[in-house]
Amino acid sequence: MAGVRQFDEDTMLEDALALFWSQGVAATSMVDLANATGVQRGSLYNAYGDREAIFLRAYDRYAGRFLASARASLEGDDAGQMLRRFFEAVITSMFAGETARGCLTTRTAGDGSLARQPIRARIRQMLDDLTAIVTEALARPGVREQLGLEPARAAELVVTFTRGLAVMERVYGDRAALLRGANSLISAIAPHAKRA
Amino acid sequence: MAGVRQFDEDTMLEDALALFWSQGVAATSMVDLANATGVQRGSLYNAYGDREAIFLRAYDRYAGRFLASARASLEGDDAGQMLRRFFEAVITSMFAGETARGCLTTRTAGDGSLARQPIRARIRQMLDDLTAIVTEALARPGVREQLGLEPARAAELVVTFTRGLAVMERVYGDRAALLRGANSLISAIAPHAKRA
DNA sequence: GTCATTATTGACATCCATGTCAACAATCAT
DNA sequence: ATGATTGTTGACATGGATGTCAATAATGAC
Repeated sequence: MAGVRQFDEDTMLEDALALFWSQGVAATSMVDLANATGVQRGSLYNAYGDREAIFLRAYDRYAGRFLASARASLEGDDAGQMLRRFFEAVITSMFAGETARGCLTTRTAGDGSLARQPIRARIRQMLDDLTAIVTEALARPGVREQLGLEPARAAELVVTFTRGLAVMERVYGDRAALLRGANSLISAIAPHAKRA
Repeated sequence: MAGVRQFDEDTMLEDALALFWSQGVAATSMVDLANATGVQRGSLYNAYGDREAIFLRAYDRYAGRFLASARASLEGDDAGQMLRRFFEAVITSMFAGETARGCLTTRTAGDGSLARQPIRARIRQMLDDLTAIVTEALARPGVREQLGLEPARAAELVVTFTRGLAVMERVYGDRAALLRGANSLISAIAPHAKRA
């Protein structure tokens, strides 16, 4: 068979994302991708050019979902509650799937993949967007007053801390410890919020 | 020449450490090591067995110095001051050297190298030690009272946050932003400390 | 129905990394 | 001084990854 694309792009990108996420970008070869997606290596080269292009497409899906989930978790007007939901969502995402996969963004950042300019740009964009989302949430009237710092500073803190959690997940793989850490951060930045 | 070791182990390990630190473990091959150290590849295999063994020795030097520097920065009895010195030391270490090298521990953790059990053990040990050092410092009489949380919780927070800073360094490479983040964390966890 | 277009497939060339080995040469103990 | 020991050196075998290409076959436009 030939002449028309034999694989479903959507399915193939989902499979690719799952693989990148579970193995890390750097450790995933075109052969791995071909096996995992059921699409011949040559077809992948023909359709996308190289591994990086496939990764970028898969990552866009990931980032879109991650940001949507962050946005959703940050609804409301109670700082403590929204941050608890936010960290809960972030941590749950790390432990979803067969094996703990951690945070794709952080894994990719630690991978050596940042040397590739397009990848670096996506990662930055994703973190910039995340920071904007958290800042907006923390700047809401009613929330802002519960914080011990400016919303923008608190948001930077939260975003940086999620990166730290992602690293700790890799090293220790201890979900409970991550949740404990998140709760510590919450009580440090939102001392005036209601407790859980 | 043969019969007796032709290279100085100390010099070679320093060169190896510098290379691992600047390139990352996963991206450093035995050929790279041979070039950077001036020691033949065969000699390295003969003396150490494999790349991992060389890395572990180099990492031990790194970790020893890192912990010593952390310990030294945490002297005194003012929470704000000690934490400012601590983060200053951590961040300075990331930007020392020709090119910004970041944090070797975090880079290695994000590398895929954690799959190797001995490497994972060292990384954990190093983070455990760091947590213990910070906990001890924050539990000192006079310091403890300045914190909004238990010393052990605050120490976990600080250690996790340093990992987050290391990731942000990789992505943005912005020293000032890291310092700003560190200051935000300090004011969040030590609200009763004197300001800078 | 014919033909240009396009995806598929397997082969191929290339490169780079790892780890091993045998030959060699210098040192040290006796 | 002699010989066992041991580090050095370059070669070799192997494996895996990348990217390219020509042959093939099916589709869709005219």
